[in-house]
Amino acid sequence: MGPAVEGRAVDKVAQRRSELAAAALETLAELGYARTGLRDIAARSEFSHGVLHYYFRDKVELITHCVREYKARCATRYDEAVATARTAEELVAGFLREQTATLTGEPQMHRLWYDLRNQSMFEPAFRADVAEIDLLLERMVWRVVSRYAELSGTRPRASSAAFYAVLDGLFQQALLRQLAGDPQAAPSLRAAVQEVLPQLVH
Amino acid sequence: MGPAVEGRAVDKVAQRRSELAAAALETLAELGYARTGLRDIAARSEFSHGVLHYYFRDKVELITHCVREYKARCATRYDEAVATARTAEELVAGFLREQTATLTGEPQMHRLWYDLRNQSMFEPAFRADVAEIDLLLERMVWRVVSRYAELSGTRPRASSAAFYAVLDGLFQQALLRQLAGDPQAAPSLRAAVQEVLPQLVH
DNA sequence: CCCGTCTCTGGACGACCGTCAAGACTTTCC
DNA sequence: GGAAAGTCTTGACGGTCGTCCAGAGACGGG
Repeated sequence: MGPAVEGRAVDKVAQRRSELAAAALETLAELGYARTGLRDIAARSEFSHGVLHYYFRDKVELITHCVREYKARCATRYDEAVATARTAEELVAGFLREQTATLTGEPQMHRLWYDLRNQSMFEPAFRADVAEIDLLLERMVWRVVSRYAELSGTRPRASSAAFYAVLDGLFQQALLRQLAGDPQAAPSLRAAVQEVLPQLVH
Repeated sequence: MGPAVEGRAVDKVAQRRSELAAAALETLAELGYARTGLRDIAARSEFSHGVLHYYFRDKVELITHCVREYKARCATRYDEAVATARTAEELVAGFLREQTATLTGEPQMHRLWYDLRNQSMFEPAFRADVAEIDLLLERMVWRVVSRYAELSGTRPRASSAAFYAVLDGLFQQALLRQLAGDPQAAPSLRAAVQEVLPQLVH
């Protein structure tokens, strides 16, 4: 029979799945989707490669599960800045601080996100999850933008989707430069955001 | 010895390399980097897989050569619209027409570009070429934007890099939706560009 | 204590990967 | 026409991939 589908053991199984998913995320972030094998993932965990098929049907289900766990962490990154800022300038400062921190602090996690989002352009199995996360991120950006407009007594001049696409484009270019070793990546991103954002909210 | 490095045969070799590079591009666009093997590429050409190592040292050189040929086609896409437009509105219309046409007409080629650009985040061997193409595209966008400003008697309100990142972000989101089968992808992109651009040039 | 269930290991499978080399075929030149 | 150079095919190599499975070990209830 399969893993303990009934009884209290369910959460034990869920925990193991999380554990393996974490190892998978770590591996994917380091190697990228194209170069990550199940044995690489198992090597980052404390188990052997066979166990992956005990907790996941196949590779797609494993990666899908990874992505689902990843989303939960991402989509609240700027919420504290939104909640505590008392002026528009404070909000922008908080947003930029957080954005810069993630750019320089965990660039690998972000290149993984872009990698997986790209894979969804080729692999339909990833599309639903990717679209869901993208929507979560869009809403997160929108919370920042609409609060910014509120604090500065103005209105957003573009749709939620447009704001997300714009900021994501800026971040992606910065990430490319950051990973190429350009020390100006973070400052340039800050400058670009401060340049662009106020013009789209006035 | 290797292929005819001397004499007139050089262009024959270059032509063959182009032929194989075209097959490689076609394959990569269809399958994505992660799923493309040399045998898949050879199957799209009229040759067998062994010949690839006769014209290219290894897989990296082949793909690098592909990307280099790809760039030549990309970076002049909007130049005609820039040259012929007599008003700002005409220019935007021409730009949007061209952008929509490539979004719906060759989405596979574009997902390939994003795929390869993403690979450069993991694989340093691709970084130089990707950065070079990105710069070419940035300049192409800048030609459009600065001409637009000129025609409308205004000034661009952000850097060349920022404009490129913004428009690229909008296009990438549209491409994701297009490939997911969303019929609103193209209209939404047009709307977003018309919304955002004038505010960054005024 | 034994037995059934859950968990995990480690090896084996067929397929596919990039690479290479031996040789067949074609072209060129003396 | 024969030799040399250029071009392409074919098959093999070591390796890695996702997947599967037989069985060892751990664990808990009778």
